[in-house]
Amino acid sequence: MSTNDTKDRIISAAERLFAERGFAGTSLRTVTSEAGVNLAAVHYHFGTKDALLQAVFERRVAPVNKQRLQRLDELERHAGANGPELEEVLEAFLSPIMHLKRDLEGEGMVWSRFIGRVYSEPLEIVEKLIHEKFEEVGRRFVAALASTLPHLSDAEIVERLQFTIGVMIHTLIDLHRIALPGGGTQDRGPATLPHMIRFLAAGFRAPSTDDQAVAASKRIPQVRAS
Amino acid sequence: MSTNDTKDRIISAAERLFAERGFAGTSLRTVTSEAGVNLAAVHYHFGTKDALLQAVFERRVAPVNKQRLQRLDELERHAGANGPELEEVLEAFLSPIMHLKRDLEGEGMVWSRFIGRVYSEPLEIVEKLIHEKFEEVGRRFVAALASTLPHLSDAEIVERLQFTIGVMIHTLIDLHRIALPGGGTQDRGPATLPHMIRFLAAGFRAPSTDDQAVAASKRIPQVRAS
DNA sequence: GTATGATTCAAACAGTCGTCTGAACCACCC
DNA sequence: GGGTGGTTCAGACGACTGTTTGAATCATAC
Repeated sequence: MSTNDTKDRIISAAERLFAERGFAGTSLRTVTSEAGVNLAAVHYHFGTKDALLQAVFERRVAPVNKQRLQRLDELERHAGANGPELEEVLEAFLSPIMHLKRDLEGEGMVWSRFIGRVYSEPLEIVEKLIHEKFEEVGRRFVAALASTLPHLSDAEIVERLQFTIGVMIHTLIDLHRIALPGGGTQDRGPATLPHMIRFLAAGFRAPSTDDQAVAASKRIPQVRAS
Repeated sequence: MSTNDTKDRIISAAERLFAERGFAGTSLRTVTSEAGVNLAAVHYHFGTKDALLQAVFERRVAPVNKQRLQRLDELERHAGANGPELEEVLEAFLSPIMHLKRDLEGEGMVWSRFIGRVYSEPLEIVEKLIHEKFEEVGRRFVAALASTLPHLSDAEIVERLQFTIGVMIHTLIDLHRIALPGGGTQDRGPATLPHMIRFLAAGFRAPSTDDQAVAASKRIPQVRAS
């Protein structure tokens, strides 16, 4: 079927170009010429540019979120009385999207940049898409984290999960723009995920900042290096 | 002097609009009509749209970085034998940019979104600007963090500082797009900075992930909640 | 074969984009 | 006064934008 061929080629080209130049910075003519199809094919198959973005978005985000929930389900099934470990929950959340990067080999690197880029894009459609696609995932993981981290209030869990998303997005975009000595050039590749998890898990385990909770469990000693 | 008046009004309008709609999504005609000046004034004062972005960028980034370095200088002057605390270093890095948000009252919120947004924008100028404006800051803070965290290799310091920047950018953009229960609506405001610092400091103190270092100091016990 | 519906095509639509021009305006100095 | 240099102005430049059109082409079913 040549239909899906054209459709897929448009989506792939759009994914690649949106990742490189952003949504507003990419014209449909660039997309169609890169895909080797006619300009009008976009409007025949998708209707509008916004709908194309949505199609690009949904092609990969659905599998990622499905995998996240599957992993979490598995964790909760096989966990002991205390529930799953914090590191396991973080791994369930991060690894589906981080692994996509490697699994697709080339295409995946493009997509991870696309999602990171698009996430920062000031568009209503993006707002809507993210809201509806991540609602269940957000709810489930906040609950899982909350049961792993009873010393934190729900508001704190949410806040720290936002920090986690910040780290994730920034790692996905993978620009490492600030000139750090030795930074930006090397690609730590598959090791990045365990590094993220270790960093984030320690952050989640930090004492509560809620005034009440702080007053209650005055000063849990922190691990000091050296 | 009406010159600086026009120039400043253009910069302010551009800052506000870039923050809301991104660079590619904002036209010069929108900027000039919002600023109440003639379209050609942009090219008279700045030359090109790119140069305008640069001017917007530099107006605030220079003071922020200067403040960062001043704070770090002070810390290192008054520190004991062990050097400044990790939390103090993080505070020196984050608070100038996070406080701008409150200090400018309205304008500041706009700028913080601008910087967050622009940072994610796929433009060569942005690449160049960030590279040259943050080089010294990056170098100094990596060094300061390294002396505070002797258990980490330089590569790990850089990586974790990248995580920190991810948290910072995401907090600055302040969209909290993923639908989390109770997330996105409330504004924790001035409390956000201490929360970030606590989270990030714990992350930095997490054991090394370097294979050698891990082998050497096998398993530093982690603080467990509950 | 012809008819039918889906798909592709070149061409044009009305706007908007960043940029540039040349005249008008201004405050200031001689 | 006239002149000078910085600044603002309306208007236009060609190029590019997302979108639409109507005819041409294709595969399939009868």
